[in-house]
Amino acid sequence: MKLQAYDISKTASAATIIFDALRHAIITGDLKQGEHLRQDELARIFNVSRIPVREALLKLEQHGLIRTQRYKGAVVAGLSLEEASEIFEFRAFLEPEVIRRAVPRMSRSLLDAAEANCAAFATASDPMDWGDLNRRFHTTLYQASGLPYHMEVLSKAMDRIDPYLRAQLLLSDGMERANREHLAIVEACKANDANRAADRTRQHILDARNSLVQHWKD
Amino acid sequence: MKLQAYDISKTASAATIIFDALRHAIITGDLKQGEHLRQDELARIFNVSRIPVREALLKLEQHGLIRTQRYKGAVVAGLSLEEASEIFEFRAFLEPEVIRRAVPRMSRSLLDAAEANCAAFATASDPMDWGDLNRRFHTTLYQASGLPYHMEVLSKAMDRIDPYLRAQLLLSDGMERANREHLAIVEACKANDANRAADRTRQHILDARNSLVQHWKD
DNA sequence: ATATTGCATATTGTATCCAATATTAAATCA
DNA sequence: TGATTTAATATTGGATACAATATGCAATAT
Repeated sequence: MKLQAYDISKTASAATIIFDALRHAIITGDLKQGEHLRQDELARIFNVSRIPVREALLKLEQHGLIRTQRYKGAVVAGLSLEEASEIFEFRAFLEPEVIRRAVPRMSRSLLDAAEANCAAFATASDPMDWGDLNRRFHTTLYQASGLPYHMEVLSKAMDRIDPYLRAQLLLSDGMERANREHLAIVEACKANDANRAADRTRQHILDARNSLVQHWKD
Repeated sequence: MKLQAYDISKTASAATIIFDALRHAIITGDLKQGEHLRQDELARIFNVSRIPVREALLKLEQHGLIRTQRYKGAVVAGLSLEEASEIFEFRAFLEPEVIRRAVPRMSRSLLDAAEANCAAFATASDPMDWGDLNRRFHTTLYQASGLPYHMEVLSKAMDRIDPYLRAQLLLSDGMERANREHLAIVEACKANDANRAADRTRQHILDARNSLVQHWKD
């Protein structure tokens, strides 16, 4: 009988498990802006004491996903139109640079994976998948950049605006347009045209921002 | 008798006080890369229980200033040359855009404050001040940008490379050159030339990165 | 009717304690 | 003498308990 090597110090702590669950609930919109996160209630839900719950809430606060006030508790953070818009601008500054760096280093299989993602996007019927697919599309392309710090920062920025992006994909022709633009980006990547991929990425992000601004109803 | 309004919910928790103290020790180099941060020892130093210490360490980890491993404890994070270089690149992508946005909105008093900072930089004899002054110079200029999210992200990036920047200011002609470049940036700002200010900012950051690379001895 | 005060309950911050795991030293074995 | 096993100690993760503060409601005062 063969035993799998197993590093206990690599296992996830209770706080990490709770953090992941709450972060996912926030970015998918299951936990909405303004909702209170009560420590005792969460401790009961996850069947733990308040200590790992507090640690999970602390991480969420550091990620900007919730706001806490001493002795008053935590609420799910929302973004104003200005704040959301600024994060799109941030992405529009940074993601073109990341993809510009990534394009020359993209392998055939990476490009295939990106195209497969577009195909999945086109056929996905469950809106819950759209946000994940959109996000995976971008990170798939960027991972060839060799810029892990940039990707980490962008991942946090995406966490902040994900609830809005996901809602926006449901509106108007968000999905169709997003996928057309995704395919255009992949086409530029396949042509090994870093500048064109960068331009299209930037335009795609600004288009998404403009669409969100038009439909804003906070 | 007049009483000052005082919002108890705005006071800093023990965890926040400990976090601030440890963060400062790390970015100024008082706590060095690789040093262990033991919960019990820190609890004794700050005269608290381990709980606020754990919470402070968690925040430091979220800021990338320390690394923790389950059951094994925390160590002060260092950066490889590649990682440090990437963060400079990140700044070089982002800070020009921030200052470009800030220049048209800079008030006379803000420009005066920036120049006063350069004067203080030129006369500061205590190397412990140089890092603070350098950092304050950049944030002074950027605050007119109206991009608080960008500034928050840049502040965290600066935290990561501060120990290296501060060390680098001590070497060679780091100080003199940094101040010359700071003055050149201010000059472009006073001329209301956003593009020139952006170009100079980018070059300044890349120069600092190149100087750091040359003197790297990790 | 409104303002103020007192009290109960809810919630959070932190202290203390226990269990789990890692590390180091001592004892034992080949 | 070196390898292995066992025991002791150090350290961390999480549970429980206590203190501090916020909130809401009832009682009282004006």
